[in-house]
Amino acid sequence: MKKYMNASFNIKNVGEEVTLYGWVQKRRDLGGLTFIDLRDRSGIIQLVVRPEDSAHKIAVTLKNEAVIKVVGTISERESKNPKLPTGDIEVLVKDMELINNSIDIPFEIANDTTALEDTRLKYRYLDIRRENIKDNLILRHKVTMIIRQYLSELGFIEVETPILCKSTPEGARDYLVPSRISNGKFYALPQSPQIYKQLLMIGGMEKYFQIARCFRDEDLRADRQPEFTQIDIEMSFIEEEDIWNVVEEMFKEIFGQIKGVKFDKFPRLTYDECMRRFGSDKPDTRFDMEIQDITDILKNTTFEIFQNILKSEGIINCLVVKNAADKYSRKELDKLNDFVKIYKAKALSYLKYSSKELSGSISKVLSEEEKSSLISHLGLEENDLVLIVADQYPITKTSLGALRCKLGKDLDLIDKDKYNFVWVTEFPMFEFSEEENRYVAAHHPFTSPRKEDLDKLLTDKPHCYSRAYDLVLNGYELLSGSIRIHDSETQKKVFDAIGLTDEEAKQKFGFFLEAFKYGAPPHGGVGIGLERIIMILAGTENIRDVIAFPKTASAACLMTEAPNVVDEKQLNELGIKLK
RNA sequence: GGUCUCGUAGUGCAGGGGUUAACACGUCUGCCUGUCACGCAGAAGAUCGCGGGUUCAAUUCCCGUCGAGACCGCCA
Repeated sequence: MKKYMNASFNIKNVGEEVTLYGWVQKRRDLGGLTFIDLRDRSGIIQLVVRPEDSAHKIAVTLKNEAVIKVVGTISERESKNPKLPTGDIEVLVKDMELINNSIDIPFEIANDTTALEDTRLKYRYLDIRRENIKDNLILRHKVTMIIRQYLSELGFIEVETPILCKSTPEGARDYLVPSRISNGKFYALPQSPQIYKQLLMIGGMEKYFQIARCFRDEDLRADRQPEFTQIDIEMSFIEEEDIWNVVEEMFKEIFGQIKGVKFDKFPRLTYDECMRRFGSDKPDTRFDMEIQDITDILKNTTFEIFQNILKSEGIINCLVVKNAADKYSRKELDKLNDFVKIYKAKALSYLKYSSKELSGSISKVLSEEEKSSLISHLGLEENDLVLIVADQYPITKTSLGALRCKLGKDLDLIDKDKYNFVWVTEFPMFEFSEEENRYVAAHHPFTSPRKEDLDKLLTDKPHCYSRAYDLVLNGYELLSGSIRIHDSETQKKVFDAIGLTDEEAKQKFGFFLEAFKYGAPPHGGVGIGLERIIMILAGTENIRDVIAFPKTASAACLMTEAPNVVDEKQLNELGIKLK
């Protein structure tokens, strides 16, 4: 067995005889003297082979990434390399064994490899040899260890829940697994252990957690994979403050141990306030530039386009970009105009403030009074740029919210060393689905409405708020959670509100509703996106960088070529016929 | 479902309707005893993703397709 980590040696070990294993990172053959960088998980140590050594014959034949065993003596280097942690020492090789040579590698095993991601994904096992992917996996391990320890110490019990589940009709598309034994029937892979963890509460576990794999058959994004890991937590006999406290302390522990950062109590914002100020339910609060409402100032505008928008109950909002008017040419502003159109905004108007004058696209249609009131209301200063969207509330907010984030990045307004946590609370209970032409649960249908909104469940859905909450960090939604419904009466009402008939509810969730009749404790919890935490800690915006074997944007594995066709025989057993 | 970008030696890129497809890294051969981005000299390596069209001529232009990426919708 391999005894030592190669990079664990230092100048104090000089004189020791060691046996090392590892991969040949690089061979430098000077004709007589041959140097080899020997790499293992811990790092690199330099080997020296002299021409008179018996090992020299083998050394000169080694290819990059060959696996070797060496016996030698740690010695102080003649010329040291301060760039390497082991740069003061090297191993004088006495004996070398070639365990397994390598063929030519498709890309260099180095952090600054030139290979693009699809090449790296095809040879992911080589990619994992690179320091940054390897380090991300180690970081992930450390974080899950901190979480396991923290929660265990608080009395949480880790319980595994099934992967083969019943399909739930609400929410994301399920991955389906055909049943061979019950022909024509299907399991679904869990989108989250939601129902099971609530059943565990009814089962009296009181405090549960699981590092749970979840599956969602939806389109991917830079921060979204079809299978991902959720730190799933649920507690009984609690209110919001209890679960927030547990989770908040857990994040302080993680970021304290990994980054050495200390935190005050995490700030809290309601969903409505978030949307109003940041145009997003996952605000990046590392920079200001909040959305400002100028509807009132322009309510008597003579500008016909704005008039029409106001008539149809639209709003006029803007961002003030400090000291940036001269940075945005007409061409640049056109690009921003195209950008907000992605979010369905009709147009982006702009004003530039310079020498106490407003100029720009809509300056001609504004009265002097409107101009001066804009200047004072927005607190404009020399060279400020005002970017304006007039549209319906959701479009105005989301487009300016997205623009705000883009400008934050483009103008380098974001302090990368900041970790800004924000609790977002009081989410709406329902949202209207155009596609299905009905109200659907904004969170999930087991989320409890606010006590004061119980009577709005059926009568005033748009103004019914839930006991759901998110924790946001630097613009990423880290977790979602809620206080759940624990009585079948309320649960029935919610099903009713989202248009689920008694019949359907019974067929889909009968077992669940039944369980609530046997003394269900009040309970709530969270599901935390593990990959997002690791992404932020690792400083990457690509979720694939923190997953050992990730899928591509089309949910395929370039290495194994999954998904793939299967034998006719397998399909026959499952009673499946392809079109 | 939609919008956009990309596809050229092993890797990453340049190029461009017409002669031998440029460069860097890697690979191979030779030389080299203190390198660590080793150095020096030389060599090999490409049906320019695939299919069709336009053209005297396509790797280049057009259409389709496949693959990769980003975003919108979607993701309770």
